[in-house]
This record gives sequence, C-alpha cells and structure tokens, in this order.
Amino acid sequence: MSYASFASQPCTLGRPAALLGERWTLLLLRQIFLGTRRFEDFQSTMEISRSVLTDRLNVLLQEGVLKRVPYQHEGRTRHEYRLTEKGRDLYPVLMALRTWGEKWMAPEEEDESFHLHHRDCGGGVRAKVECTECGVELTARDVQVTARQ
Amino acid sequence: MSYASFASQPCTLGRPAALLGERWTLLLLRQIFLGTRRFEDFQSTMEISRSVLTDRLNVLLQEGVLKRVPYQHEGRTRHEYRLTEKGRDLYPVLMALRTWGEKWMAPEEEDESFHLHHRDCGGGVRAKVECTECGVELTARDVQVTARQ
DNA sequence: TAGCTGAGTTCGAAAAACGAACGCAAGGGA
DNA sequence: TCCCTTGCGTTCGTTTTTCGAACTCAGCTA
Repeated sequence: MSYASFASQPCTLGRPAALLGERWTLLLLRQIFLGTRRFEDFQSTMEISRSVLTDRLNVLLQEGVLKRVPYQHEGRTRHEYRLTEKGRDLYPVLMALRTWGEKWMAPEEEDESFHLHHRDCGGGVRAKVECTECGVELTARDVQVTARQ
Repeated sequence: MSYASFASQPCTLGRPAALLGERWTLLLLRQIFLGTRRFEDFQSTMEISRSVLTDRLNVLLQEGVLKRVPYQHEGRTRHEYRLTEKGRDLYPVLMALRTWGEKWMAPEEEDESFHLHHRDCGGGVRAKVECTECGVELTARDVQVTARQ
C-alpha cells in the first residue's frame, strides 16, 4: 500500500523513482541498453528468477518503456523486448549512474566490463545537469527547491 | 546470492544500479535531496517501515553516500543524515529521473509537488548526456558499446 | 513419433518488508 | 525524585516478494 502509492502520485520525480526503484528493474534496463533482448538471455546473464523477470518485463511493457517485437528464429515467430522511444529516453538515467559509478566506484583503473564511445568522434560519454536558460552546468547547490502549496 | 553479486562486480554501471535499485533507496534519496534529514521525518513522509528505513540508511552510510552529523535540539545532541560529496554527486541521477518524468509521466500541466530553479538566473533544470570530446548532446543511438574481452 | 527449444507458469520454501510494540537515553515539569 | 515526552532505533510475528526447480506448451527437427 505504501510503496505502490508513489506510483500514483503526481510527482515527476517520485513516480519514476518508484518505478525504477523496484528490485531488478535498473539492472534489467542496463542489460537492455547493452543489447539483450530475449527472455532467455536476460535470465541467463542476470541470474534473475524467471517469475520475477516475467513480472518486471510486464511492468515495463505496461508503462510503455518496452515493446514486444516479433522476429523469425529458425522458421518460427518469436518475440523480443525492445525499447520504445520512452524507454530510449531513459538513457540519461543510466548514463548518470555510470558517470557516478566511474567516479566513485571504479574498482581499479580501466577494469570495466564495457566501453562507451561517441560514434562520430570517439569521445567518452558523460551525464550532466544544466540550466535550460543560461546553459551552465548545475550541481545540487546551484538549484533552489520550491515546494508547492 | 544473485542480486547481491552485482554489488561486487567490477561494472561501473551494474554496481550503482544494484545499490540504487534496492527498493526504497531511490525514493529515500529523493527525500534527502528535497531536504529531509531526520529519521522521524523520513518515516512520516514516506510511510516506510522503520526497520527497512534503518537498513537503507545504514547501507547508504556504509557506502559513503550519507554521513551522520550531530546537532543540538532542545539542549540534546541528535544526529541527522546528510549527503557526503559522493552523495551530492548523485544529483544528476535524480535529475535525469525527473527530466524523464516530466516528459513522459507528467499527469497534468504544472501539477508538480515542487519546482526547481537555477539560483543565479531562475532557469529550469535538465539532465543530459554529452560527449567529453566534442561536447555534443548524445542519445543512446549516438553511442557505441564495446564489450571487453 | 519423439525430442528439442524458447518462453513462460506453477508452487513450496526462503528472504524481505510490514507494522505494532518495546527499549532507551536525556530533558522538563511536578 | 518520579513521571512524561521525544527522537531514534530494535524486536518479533505476520504478510508479501523472491527464489528455484519442475512443469507446460507450441512448433520445428530428426
């Protein structure tokens, strides 16, 4: 009753936080952004139980983050899970996590399981927060929070 | 055994995702960024059970995201939970969630529980991903993923 | 016809979360 | 001194989630 209630609140931070804050969901999205698309592949790479995987995929389908796309495999029709536009728009969330992880959790120099590069110029990838007016980069201290009512 | 194993993996995306992907942790961080600092206030504003709140706060303390800071209240010494520098650096993650929520989950026009403004110019706040070399804004499709080994 | 495969579903056991009650230290009032 | 209050947890029995192994099912393939 209490955790689920955040999902129906009109807070544009609370609702996404409750959705992605469910166990496995962030790790599932990570796997999807790394290219995994099939049930069996999620199951084997993440060691998640099948029933929970089914549940999380269905929640993301319902929310419109994923869509099921048919494809042919050995002459048979199968379905794979792909990001919708809404889902692809979660990229900054994952990249913000990674940017933070690289700064604060990097186990050793260059001990990564994968690398990311800008296709056009080969540069690295970094998440940041900026002002929509003046374009300057912002930290928590540069931002004023105003409660409504 | 399986979910916890991500916490010890050398992936700079997987480890943060497992840490913040535990139930209540993202909502707890949201509350902290909104200014809540005391046990009782977390408990009453979030309707989280006291035992789980204790556990999540301790995990964030252990990870160095939060610190306990003594303060005086009615002549007595109390402790409050505050973000460390590591914790404040999670701001882009929360802002990325909010940027996404505003685009895809806004219930109605301007039906927010709070507003955010750049202190200096009054502008809005937006998370984005950019290239560390050429500075251009990136989407998932602009980025090449290269697995190691 | 039997076996295989991908994608789930089912179900009993284990783990996590819930929530009400309890503990405790220190200050204030009578 | 004794009792009440407050803030911050801890305990513990119950409910909810998760786990994991087994089962299902449809459609190839041998």
